[in-house]
Amino acid sequence: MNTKRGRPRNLETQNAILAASYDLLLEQGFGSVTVEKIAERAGVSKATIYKWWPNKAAVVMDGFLSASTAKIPVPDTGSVSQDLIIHVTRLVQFMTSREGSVIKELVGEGQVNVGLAETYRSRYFQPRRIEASQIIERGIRRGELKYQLDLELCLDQIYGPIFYRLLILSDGLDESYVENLVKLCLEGLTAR
Amino acid sequence: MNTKRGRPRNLETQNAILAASYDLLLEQGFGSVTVEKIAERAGVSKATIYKWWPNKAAVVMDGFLSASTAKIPVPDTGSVSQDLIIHVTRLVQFMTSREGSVIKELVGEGQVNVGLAETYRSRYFQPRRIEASQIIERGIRRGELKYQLDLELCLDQIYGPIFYRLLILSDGLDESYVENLVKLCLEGLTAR
Amino acid sequence: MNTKRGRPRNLETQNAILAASYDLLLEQGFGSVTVEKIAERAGVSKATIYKWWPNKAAVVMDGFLSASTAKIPVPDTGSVSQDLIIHVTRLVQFMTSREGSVIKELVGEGQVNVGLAETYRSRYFQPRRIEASQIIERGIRRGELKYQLDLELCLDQIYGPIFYRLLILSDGLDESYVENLVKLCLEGLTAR
Amino acid sequence: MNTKRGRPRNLETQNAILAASYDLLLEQGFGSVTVEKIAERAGVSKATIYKWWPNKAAVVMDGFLSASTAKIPVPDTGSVSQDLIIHVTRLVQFMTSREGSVIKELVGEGQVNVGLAETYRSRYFQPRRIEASQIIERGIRRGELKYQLDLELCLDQIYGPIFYRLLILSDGLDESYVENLVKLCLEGLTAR
DNA sequence: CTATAATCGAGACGGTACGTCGAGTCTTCCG
DNA sequence: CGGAAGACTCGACGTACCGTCTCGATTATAG
Repeated sequence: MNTKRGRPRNLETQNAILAASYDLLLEQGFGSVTVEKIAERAGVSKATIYKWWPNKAAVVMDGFLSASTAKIPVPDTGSVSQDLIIHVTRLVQFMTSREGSVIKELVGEGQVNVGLAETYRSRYFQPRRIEASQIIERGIRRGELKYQLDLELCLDQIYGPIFYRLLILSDGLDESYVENLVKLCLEGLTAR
Repeated sequence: MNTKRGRPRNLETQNAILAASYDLLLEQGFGSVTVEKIAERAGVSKATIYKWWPNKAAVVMDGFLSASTAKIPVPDTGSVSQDLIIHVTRLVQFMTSREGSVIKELVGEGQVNVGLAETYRSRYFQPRRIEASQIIERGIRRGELKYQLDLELCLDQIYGPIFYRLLILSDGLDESYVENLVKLCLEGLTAR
Repeated sequence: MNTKRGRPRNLETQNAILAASYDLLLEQGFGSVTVEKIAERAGVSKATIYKWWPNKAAVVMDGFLSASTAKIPVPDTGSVSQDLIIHVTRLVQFMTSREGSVIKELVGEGQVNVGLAETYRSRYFQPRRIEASQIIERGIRRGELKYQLDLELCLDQIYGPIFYRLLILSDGLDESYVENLVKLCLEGLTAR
Repeated sequence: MNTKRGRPRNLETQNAILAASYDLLLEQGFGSVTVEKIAERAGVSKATIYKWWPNKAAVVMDGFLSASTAKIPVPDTGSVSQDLIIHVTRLVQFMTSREGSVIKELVGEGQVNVGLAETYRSRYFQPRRIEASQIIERGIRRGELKYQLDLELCLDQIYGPIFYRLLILSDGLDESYVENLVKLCLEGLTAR
C-alpha cells in the first residue's frame, strides 16, 4: 500500500494562491484582503485554500513570506558605525516602502493571533536579526566594540527605536535620524 | 440662541458605555468585544453608542483611555541610572499586566486604523513620554548626561527596545534585561 | 382658577405640520415620509407632533384630508349615462394624478392600520359616494333607472371596477374604458 | 462548461424558508413578519434568505404563492347566473378567511412596492381571472350573454365591487350581496 | 485498463457582527 | 403650560466575511 494515491497536489495552484494573496495585500492592505477575493483572483476555490491553510491570516502570512525576498544586504566597509548606518538606512527604506508597510499590518494582526506572531518572528524577524548581528560580531572581533557585549541587547538597541517609531509613533524616520541613533548607541548617553 | 438646548446628554449613560467597554476589553480582548455586548452590559441601546462614537474601535479606545489612570510614577533618586531602571521596570510590569497587555491589542488595531492610532499616540504615548523625559532632563541639568542630547532620540532608545520586544519579539523582559538596557544606553557600545 | 392657563396651542404650528406632511407625501410618497422630516420641514419638534397625533399615519392622513379639496364636481346634463361618464372620468383623472395616487398608498397602509382605514372611509370615501349618489337618485326620479335600485350596490358597481383596476390591476384606465363600463352597467350583460 | 457546478441548492432549505414565511404571515400578518424570525423558524441563516430573495417582501410573497393552492373551483351548472353566484361566493369566502385576508395586506404593501405588485398581479390575480373567464365565455357561447362582450370589462364588473368592498369599504359581503350584484350585472340598471 | 483515492472548482450554507434607520418616548430649558 | 431641541430605547434592516460543507469533474497510482 503506497501512501501516494490519488491526484497529486497542484503546485501551480498553491503558487497562484500565494501570489494572489500577496498582490491583494500590497494593493489593499491586510484588513481588506478577503479569502473570497484571493480565491477569485487565483482562479481557485475557497475550499482549496482552507484545505492547505487553517485560516486567512496563515495564507496571507505565507504569501508574504514567499514573496518577500527582502534580504536587506549587510555592508562591510570596515567601520561598524558606517556599516550600521548603511544597513539600518536600508532597513528603514524598505520598511517605509509599500512592501515593508504591510509588515506593520501583519505585526498588528499578530497582537491578536499568536500563531501568526510566531510565524513572522521565526521566519521573518529572527533571520533578519541574524544577518545584522554579523556587523556587531565583526565589530567585536576587530576591537571596535566591547568584547563582552550582549548581542541580543545590542540588536534591540538598534532595531527597537526603529520599530517603535514605525509601529507606535509613526514619526519621521529620515537618514539623519538613523545616523544620530547609531552614534548615540555607540557613544552612550553619559557625559564624560 | 442658547447652546444648551434639548435634553442633556446623560453622563451616566456615557460612563456606563465606557466602563462596559473597558470591562469587556479586559475580559475578552479587543477582538471579542462587540458593540452589542457593550450595549447590553451598559444597559444601553446600540444606536446610542453609534450616536457618540463612529465605530467600535473608537468606543473601545475611549473606554480604555478613560479607565486607564495608568500614570507610571517617575522616581527621583538622584541618579539617572537608578531612576531609569526603576521607571522602566515599572513600565514593563504594567505592560505585562492584563491591563497593559490590551495596549498591545490596541496598537495592533492601530496598524490598520489610522484614527485609532492617532488617538493613542496623542492621548496615551505622548503624555507618557513627557513624564519620562523629566528623568533625562534632570540628568542633563545635573551634568550626568551630555548636555546637547536629543531628548526624543533618548526616549526612543529607552522605550524602543521595550516595545520592540513587547510587540514583535514577545521575548522575556525581566528586571535584569532592563538593567542591562539602561546600562548599555548610558555607556554606549564602543570599546575604549 | 382659570381653565386657560399657560401658553395656548399655536394654530400655525398645527397647520405647518399638516402642510409639511402633505408636501412630503406628494413629493416622496407615504413610505418615505418620516416624522423627523415632517418636524424639520415644519420647523417643529417631533414631540409636538406626537402630542397631537397618535402616530405617523394619523398625521399624514390628517395632512392629506385637510389639503385635499378634491371635491369632484357632479354634473347634471339631464342624462344619467352622460352624468356618470363625466363624473367617473373626472374621478379617474384625479386618481391618476399625483395627488390622487397618494390615496392608493394610504389605502395600502390602511390594510394594516385599522384606524387609518376608518378615517379615510368615513372622511374621504363616504362623502364622495354621497356626492355621486345624487346622479343615481336623479336617474331614478326621472324614471331612467329602475325605481327599486339598491343605491349602495349601484355605487359599488361603478366605483368597484375603477378602484379594482387602480389598486390591483394597475391597468390602463382611459376614457373609453369609462364609457364602456357605464354603458355595460346600464344595459347589463344579458343577451335579449 | 457544465451548468450543474457546485453544491446544489438544498430544496429543503428553500421550502423551509417559504413555509416558515407563510406560517408567520398567517399568524402575525405581513407587518410583523421579520426576516430574522423566518430564518430562525426555518432553521436557516439570514444570509441564505438574502441570497435568494432581494428583500422581505419578496420572500413573503413567494411563500404566499407557493403555499396558496387557492384555486377557487369554477362551477358549471348550465346557468351563467348560478355559476357566477357560486364562484363569487366561494371567492368571498376565501378572501374573508385568514388565508385570504393576508392577500389584502400584500396588496396593501404592493401600493408602495412595485415589484411586489407585479408579482401578485401576474402570479395570483391574472391566473384567477382566467379561471373565472370560462364562466363568461360559456355564457356567450350558449347565447345567454351578449356575444360581443368585452371579457376584461365583464370580469372587472364582477370582481371590482368585491375587492372594492374588501380593500376600501370593509363592508359586509354576505351571500345576498353577491346574488344582488350578479343579478344587477346581468340585468343592468336601466329601467324598461 | 479499471477501481480507488485524492485534488480541485463552484457555490450553498450557518454564523456572527457590523453599521443604519425610523418610530416613539422622555427630559430639560425657554418664553 | 406650550413648544423646541434633542437624547434615548427598541427592533428591524440589509451587508459582509468567515469557515464549512457538498457536489461533480479531473487526474493520478494500484491492482
